Amino acid sequence: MATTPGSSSNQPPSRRIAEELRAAIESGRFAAGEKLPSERALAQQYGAARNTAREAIRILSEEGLVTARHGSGVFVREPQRLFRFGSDRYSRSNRETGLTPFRLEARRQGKEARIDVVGITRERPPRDIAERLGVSADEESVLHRENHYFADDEPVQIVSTYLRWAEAEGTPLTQPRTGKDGIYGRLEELGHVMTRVRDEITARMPTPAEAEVLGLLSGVPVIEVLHTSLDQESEPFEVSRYVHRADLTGLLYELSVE
Amino acid sequence: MATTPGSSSNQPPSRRIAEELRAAIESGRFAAGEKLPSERALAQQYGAARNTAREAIRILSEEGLVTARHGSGVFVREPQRLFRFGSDRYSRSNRETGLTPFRLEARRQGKEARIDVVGITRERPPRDIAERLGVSADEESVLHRENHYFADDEPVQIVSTYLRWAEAEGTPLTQPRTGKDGIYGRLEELGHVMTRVRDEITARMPTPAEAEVLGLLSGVPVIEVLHTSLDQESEPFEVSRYVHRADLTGLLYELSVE
DNA sequence: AAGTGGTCTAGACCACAAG
DNA sequence: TTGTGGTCTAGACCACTTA
Repeated sequence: MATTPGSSSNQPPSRRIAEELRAAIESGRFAAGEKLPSERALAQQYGAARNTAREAIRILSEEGLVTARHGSGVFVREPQRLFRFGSDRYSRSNRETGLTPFRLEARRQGKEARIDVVGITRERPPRDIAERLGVSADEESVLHRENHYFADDEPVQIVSTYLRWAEAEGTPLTQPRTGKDGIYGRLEELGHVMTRVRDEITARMPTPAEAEVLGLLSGVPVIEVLHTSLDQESEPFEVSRYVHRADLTGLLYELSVE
Repeated sequence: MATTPGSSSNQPPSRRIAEELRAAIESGRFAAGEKLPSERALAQQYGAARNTAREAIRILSEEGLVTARHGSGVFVREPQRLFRFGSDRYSRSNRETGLTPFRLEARRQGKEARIDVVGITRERPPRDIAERLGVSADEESVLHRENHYFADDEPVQIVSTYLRWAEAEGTPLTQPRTGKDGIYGRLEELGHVMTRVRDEITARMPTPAEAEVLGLLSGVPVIEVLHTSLDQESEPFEVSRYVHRADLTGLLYELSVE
């Protein structure tokens, strides 16, 4: 019989400690929210140096299983309620509730939504945006609106919306308050009726800047959605980059199959 | 003027080193694939202990920026070509090419697809699966097929498909080779025409088991898709859990807006 | 054989939290 | 004030890669 390489024997002490703690967490011996033994206690318990116990904790923290709070201890991470964004979030009927999808979802969870406008500037677009919006990446061809979304003051997502500068210039689109039905209302007045959308989805670890804005603990990735709105002539007229906290976000797509 | 807390001053040495290396990588002074100075060299260069330089490397590795290769060095990670899975992957026209979406995409990249059937068993379904498939979570109510997908022998995704045992029993669905048009072909013979699908998308760090199967380096999350197929009577007849390597996967959804 | 990362030790001091 | 995690030091030995 072959020895299982992933099993507890023959592993460095730090991994063995991590493995035992993981098993204890998954079996519920340490419940969600509960405090683990301190690094010093673990070290003594296993007859290892503190750094070795600490390395075990680091492994679990990278997996998103536990989270360390400076000064108080290491705790089993609690599963969070997801913000669910359905593919109907782009529909007109949804827009006509007068609430954005984010506000709707926050209300559903009994939380208070807040949206901070952190910047409205004319810019040279990033390459991926320029391609999808059909503008030059070498000129200041876009209006960039950046918003941060909060639920009960907890940051949830970062949204960067890009519009053609030539269209947005001089309109309420350059203002913090865009009026009834938001930017899509204004864009419709400019002749763009949203008829199709494309969402391109990836996931990755956050940049340090994103981690700070979103208050991300280690072991929490982000979901990045590159969203393109197409009008009645299949022309792209708006591109947005959504950066979602993965521990708080579920995306839902419902499709008819041909 | 307030001091910027995130800036280079007033930070612990390990973070300062990480920050300088990050800047060097992002500016291109260290190109993709290039080797960074060794931990010992960095330590000497910054007048720190080796562990301090090592901690800096760990920070960058957790961000997915660099990857350490035992015995050879630390390298700037190279951006990978994404496997793109469009929402048309469920369409009949696509199925009738005789190639699965994965094989199609692999071919598009000039890679050889391989699909390993790692298990076909009767099981008690996980809670989330049971809910969606409309079966009991307390009995062995499902057939579970688990496949691993490779491109040029590199693991790309893990797929667990769940079908009602009552329907699958005694059919080719319990066999490794399911015949023409795969499981959907057989399910159609059982009276289930796929008319709608729901994809629920989240991202998270991999479990140790997933990390091993997928060969994941640190700092690479997974995208989890919980897929439900609905038939002409809006009854769910198949549920699958896709676990994708996030560094190799882009999902694409195209929708009409009513 | 030489150089690299992986792991460990046994201390130390600091920053933060809570009683 | 006490206990916690955060960071650092200056070593050491091992495992792996490359020449």
